[in-house]
Amino acid sequence: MVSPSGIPHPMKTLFVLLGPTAVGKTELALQLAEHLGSPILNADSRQIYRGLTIGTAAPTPEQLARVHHEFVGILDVTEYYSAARYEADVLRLTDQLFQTHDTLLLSGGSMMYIDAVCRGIDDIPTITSETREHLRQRLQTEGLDTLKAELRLLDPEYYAQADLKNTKRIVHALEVCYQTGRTFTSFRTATHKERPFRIVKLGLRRERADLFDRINRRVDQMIADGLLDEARRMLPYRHENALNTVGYKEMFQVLDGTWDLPFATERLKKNTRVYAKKQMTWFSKDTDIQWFHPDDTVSLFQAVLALSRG
RNA sequence: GGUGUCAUAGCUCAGUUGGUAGAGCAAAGGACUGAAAAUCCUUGUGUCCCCGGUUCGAUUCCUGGUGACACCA
Repeated sequence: MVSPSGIPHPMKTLFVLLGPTAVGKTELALQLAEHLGSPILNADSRQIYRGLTIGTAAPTPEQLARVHHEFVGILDVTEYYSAARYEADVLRLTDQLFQTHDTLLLSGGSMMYIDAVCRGIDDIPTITSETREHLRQRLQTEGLDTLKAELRLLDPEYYAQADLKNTKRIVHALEVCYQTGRTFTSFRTATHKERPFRIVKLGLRRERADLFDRINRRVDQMIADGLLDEARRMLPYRHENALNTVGYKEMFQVLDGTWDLPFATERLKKNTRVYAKKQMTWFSKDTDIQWFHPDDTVSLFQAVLALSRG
């Protein structure tokens, strides 16, 4: 397969540094990027938004000055974005950067975004706001059962395998059916797209107790750094998807007066732990990943060095 | 030192009129294709503090021990 520009990059390598939240990706990514002479392509679905710096543990101004970053703080929280757009945006950028780089570094923990870049995502049309609104209202007035019955008629194949308790999935399948006049199934090819460059996945993992301890301490630091104020600034946008995020959801409860700060902090820690667990479950199925302990930089750099030579 | 109360899941506790036990929180496992830090599903065996006694049977009743707490000295 060729790149968007039509030029294949057979000798080029995209390193993907991944792992659960708080495992220690940021610092290692900086070192690796400096070593490779690459910018850091962020693969974190929430750091992409502007203004979510504390809650997403986004790179600091110092870190941003150290290495050029892409996909950090580039979107307004009101803007629509998706894994598919991320795939297209990253491929466009890598195509350009591989003109002058042999190796590039992509780093983050958003499983689906990483998979979209590494394996591709099916070519399903983006749902228009009209269709989305139409289904949203029907869900509200007619309920999930009616929509399920309709999906059963329109796309029995997907219905048979769908998670029928997951409202989002049902609604999305129907949105596709309505908007395209085709079954959702017909778009679901699960094709593994070939990329015009080599992909090397470097996974970071550490003892769970160790990771959870780091998460707990990082959350305390976020609170000390003013997460509540950051959330207060985002309060007008609380219904945007970008703010449907661990860290902000809990702070909004505090601002509503529903929870006190200590309770919200505990919930935030727990939700972050749950998120980390989800990431580990997802990554553990990916047999392409080579795993390293974040403290073992020697092994990691040796591997990268060996692989950089092709 | 004396008297009383308590001792059950990682934590806080409920319960068994004697037939080996269950909630909340914590935790664990999983799914995942345009909102993915989202959304959704599943999971409760633990010397019922220890040694004895009564009993067909004790986590439950009784003696003693240990520990915690409270009150009195």
